[in-house]
Formats: sequence, C-alpha cells, structure tokens
Amino acid sequence: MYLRYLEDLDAGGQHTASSDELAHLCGTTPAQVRKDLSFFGSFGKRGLGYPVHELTSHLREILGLKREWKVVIVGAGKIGAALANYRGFRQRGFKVIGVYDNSAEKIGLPWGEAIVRDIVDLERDVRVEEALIAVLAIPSDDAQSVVDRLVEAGIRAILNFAPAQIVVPSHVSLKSVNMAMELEGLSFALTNAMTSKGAA
Amino acid sequence: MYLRYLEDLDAGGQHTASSDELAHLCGTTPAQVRKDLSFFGSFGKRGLGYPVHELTSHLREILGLKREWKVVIVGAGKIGAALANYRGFRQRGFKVIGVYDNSAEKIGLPWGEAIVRDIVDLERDVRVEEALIAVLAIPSDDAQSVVDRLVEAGIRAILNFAPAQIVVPSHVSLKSVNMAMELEGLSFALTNAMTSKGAA
DNA sequence: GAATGTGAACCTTTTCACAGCG
DNA sequence: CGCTGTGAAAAGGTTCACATTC
Repeated sequence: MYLRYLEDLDAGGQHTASSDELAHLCGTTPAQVRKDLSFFGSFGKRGLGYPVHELTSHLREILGLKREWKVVIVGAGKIGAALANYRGFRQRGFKVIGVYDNSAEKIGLPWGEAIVRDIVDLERDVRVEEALIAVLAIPSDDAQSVVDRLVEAGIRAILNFAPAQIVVPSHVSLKSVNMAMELEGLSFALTNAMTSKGAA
Repeated sequence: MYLRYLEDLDAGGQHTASSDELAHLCGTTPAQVRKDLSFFGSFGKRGLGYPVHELTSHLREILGLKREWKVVIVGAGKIGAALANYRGFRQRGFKVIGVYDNSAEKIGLPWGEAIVRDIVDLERDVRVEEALIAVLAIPSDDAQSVVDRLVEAGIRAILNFAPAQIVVPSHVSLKSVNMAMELEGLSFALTNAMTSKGAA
C-alpha cells in the first residue's frame, strides 16, 4: 500500500514524504508507518521524512517486483478475462504466459494477444516456461485437482478465486479471494450498524 | 468461513460437529473455533459438539443473511460481468437490481436477465429501490466521484474493485479488493522463500 | 467419556513517548 | 526545530488447561 501511494507522489514530483503524510494517505498512523518501514531498514532522514523515489525503489526490491514473474491463468471465464485484461499486471512485472481452459468451445478463441489453450497442456507449459505463479479462476469442484497438477509442475504461488478451501504443501504460497464472503462481511457490518442504531 | 463448511456438513446430513472437526475443515484450531463462536453465544452441547443445522441458522442470522439485500453493480466491464454472473449471490440473499455504465456502447446491452443502464440513473434507482450495497468495478479515476454519488443516494456499504483509495463517511462500510496487491503479496512471499533457501 | 465454555497465560501488534539526528 | 527510529507500555488476539455439562 505504501508503494502505491509513494508511486503517486513520485509521479507528482514530490521528493520527500513524512510518516504523517503517508499515514494520512494510507489511512493509518504515523507510528505504524515508521514501525512498518523500520522493519526493513532505516530509510528516512530525521527532520525531513522519507525520500520518495528512493523508498519506492527499496519497496519494489523488498516485494520482489524488480524481476519478471511468469503467470498462468487457469479458467477462461469472466474472472480470468478481467485479470488477463488488467494492464497493471504487465507493468508491474507479471507476465501472463498463457490462459487455459478445459471447454472445447473456448479453446482456440483469441484472448487479448494470445489464444486460450487446452488445459491438458498446462503442466508442460508451466514446466517449460518455468512459470511460478498461477491464478485460479475455475469452478470450485475442479479447483483442488488443478492445484495438485500445478504444484506437481512446479508452481510456487497461487491466487485462488474459486470459493473452495484449497490445500497446498508448505513450500507453495496461497492467497484466496472469495467475493461472496466479502459481501457477507458487508452484510454483517450493515446489520450491526443498523440494529445498534435501530434503523430499518 | 464456518458458515460455508457448516452448510456443506448440513447438506451432507451430518447433525453435529465438534470444534475439532470444524477447526480441521477451516484450517484453524479447536480453541479458536470455540472462542469465535462463544463470542456470539453458547451454541454447543458439552460432550457432543455443535448442532450443525441450528448453528448454520444462527450464523446466517448473525451475518444478516436472512433478509434480502439489494445490490447495484457499477461498471459493466469484465469484473462487473463476473459478479453479475455469479449465481451464489442471489442464493445468498444478494439481489442485483441493476448494472450501470457510462459507456454509450454498453448502455442498453443485455446483461443476464437485465440490461445495462445509464449511470445517470444510478442515484435515482438507488433511492427508489432503496439499495444499500454497491459493487464498484470501474476505472480508478472515476471511483471516488461515483462513491460520493452513491453515498449521497443512501448506499451504506461498498465493495470496491478499483485499485484506488476511497474515502467514505463513517456510517458507510467499505471493503476493497485489489488484485494487483494480492499478486504483489505472493511476489513477496516467493521472493523471501527463495532467497532464504538460496534457489534461483 | 467427550467436548464445550472460559479465565488465565502467552504471544503479537499497535501505540506512546522520547532520545537522537539532520 | 522537525521528524525518524525505537525501546517500553498498552492493547488485542491466540492458546492453554480445566471445571462444567451432557
């Protein structure tokens, strides 16, 4: 999050930013900003603040964004499309090397610059291209079996959009996004806000 | 998360579940499960476990899922499509009352059972239908101004997919999902796992 | 006997407050 | 003087362990 705002400041030509300013932008506290950053090093100048451009570079390094990551997208549905379309990915060093699906209707269809490939080629491509990150946007029922194949083929991180509990070995990182659960969280917040204030 | 798994157990005809079992399913610990549930009440029976069907019902009540929530989707792009398509929403009590866009090319196009509406009608529809939840799937630049209009029209919760920092008054709940940030989190995890193990 | 509910212990995260540096 | 960096204090969250109940 800090990186996001520092990039904006940098683009705006600002040379220096205080923990106060960053905290305000990110919706946190100055002390939090200083503790967070100090975990990785001592980037600021006392009396001045943090050098925007330099800190941006440090954070990119820390986050591993100075190299290119090869990504496969599994599932040529709407979510897969939204992701493949997202131009921010390429800029940030995530290169989509292929989009895969098991539906005969979709295989071969154009997909941005590429075409949708048959999911039977998934393992081979992951191995050959040495892709390390996979985005999973397929129905829940198929999720675990595809994950197992990905892991077997050498994938090391998975971003999962299927509303299913996925199991991975400890050397693989997993992050799940469940849209229904996000909405349910809002429902809970709303319900409580409303009952505590007595509104309809 | 508990609700998700309890529903599965209920559908499978299981009448009772121990904190041990739930913990195992959800990837947490029995003590955690008991503390979490006990926050809302005393639902279990000592020596037996939790009554699956009854607890499911309690959790739905707690999460505010026993009523219908009217939802507007703003942005008829790929993410909006993925969400509007998602059948789980309707089942869970989220009724999409309209999809809005500002692009002349998209307005009027069929969209599932409905058609894409002009975003100029957004406030009126939100007011008339008394929609309380909005899903935002539009470019970042337009996000804050649309949010302001939504809040003004009476929206009480927003699920935001634009990679922008949004500001809302305290009576409005906001949840942001940023796909680029999720991937960057994986990049960080991967980078650290790799450097600490010395792999390429 | 089996498994919950819960105070107490433990661990993590956030906040405070101030010494130290530019 | 302004603002960072950081120990120490406070708050928050998790785990333990056991009395209690079915």
